[in-house]
Amino acid sequence: MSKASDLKDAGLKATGPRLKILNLFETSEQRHLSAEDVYRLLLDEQDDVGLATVYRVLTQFEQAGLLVRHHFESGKAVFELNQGGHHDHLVCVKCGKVEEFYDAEIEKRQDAIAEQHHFLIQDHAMYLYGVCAECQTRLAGKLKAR
Amino acid sequence: MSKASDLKDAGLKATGPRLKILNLFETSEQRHLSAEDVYRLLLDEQDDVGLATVYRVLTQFEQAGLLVRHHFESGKAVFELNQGGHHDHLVCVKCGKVEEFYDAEIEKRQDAIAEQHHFLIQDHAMYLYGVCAECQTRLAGKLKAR
DNA sequence: TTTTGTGCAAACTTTTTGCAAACAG
DNA sequence: CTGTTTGCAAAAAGTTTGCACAAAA
Repeated sequence: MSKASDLKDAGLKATGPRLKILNLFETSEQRHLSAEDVYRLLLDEQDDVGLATVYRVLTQFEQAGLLVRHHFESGKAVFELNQGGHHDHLVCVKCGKVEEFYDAEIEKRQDAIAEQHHFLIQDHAMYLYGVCAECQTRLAGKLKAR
Repeated sequence: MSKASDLKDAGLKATGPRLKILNLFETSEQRHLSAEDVYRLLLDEQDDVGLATVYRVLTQFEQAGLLVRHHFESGKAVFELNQGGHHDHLVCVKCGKVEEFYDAEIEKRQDAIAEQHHFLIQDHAMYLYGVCAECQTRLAGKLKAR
């Protein structure tokens, strides 16, 4: 029942939709899910939850600190489980794959810069957009084919 | 006529709307403008350009490399003039103010990380979200006032 | 029972698209 | 003149909200 108490700690009742959504993030292959992704995955496993509820729950979870919201370049928000350890993201602009990394030196420099600018930092959000190894080879193949 | 030739170099005809929009970015106080911002600013100076045209032109300019598109956390895209020199952004989550910075050490680490992950990097996009100095004092005042 | 949460449909915001008229080269 | 570009209105896409009903404590 750790999930139910996670929710109670956040001041949220342990309802069906909330438990299902939390469970999804804990068990899904992909760490990064959009509202639409969550909605579809739940439909697939016959757990019908309204799309509006998905949006509401995701926002509540973000406010409760259970999830972190990101705005990659796609125009839609994606969420991932907040497991404490901060990290940054490498995002493939071709296939959408996300790889995570952490670099202490970068974090240190970020803090120094925020201080210089008198910014009270809330989110060290770094996204490196590029083309992943797989897409590079795939695209190279396509070029040669012409 | 440098603007007109900038456009021609990009394979775009030098039309009224395009020249006005490019000019706006070159003369505006704020470096970072959303489509809506551009639309309103042009209306203010009696230069009527349809909103759809603003969107189309901004996208064309981005593809031509004249502008850079960012997705801050606001849900709307903002654009800035591409002046070659790469930099990162400190974004105030309270007032939306954007400050720019550049840190060679961070760039170096980013390149190293991209290489480790076999990513072909396209955009070193770093956004530090926080609260700017002004908003910190403003919010502190508000708290005391209660 | 009383508060809180859910589903649905409708509204809203940002961005895109189809098409006829206007414009640049 | 001929292909591009524009403006408008309509449509998409993502997200939020109002409200009656359902579920949790």
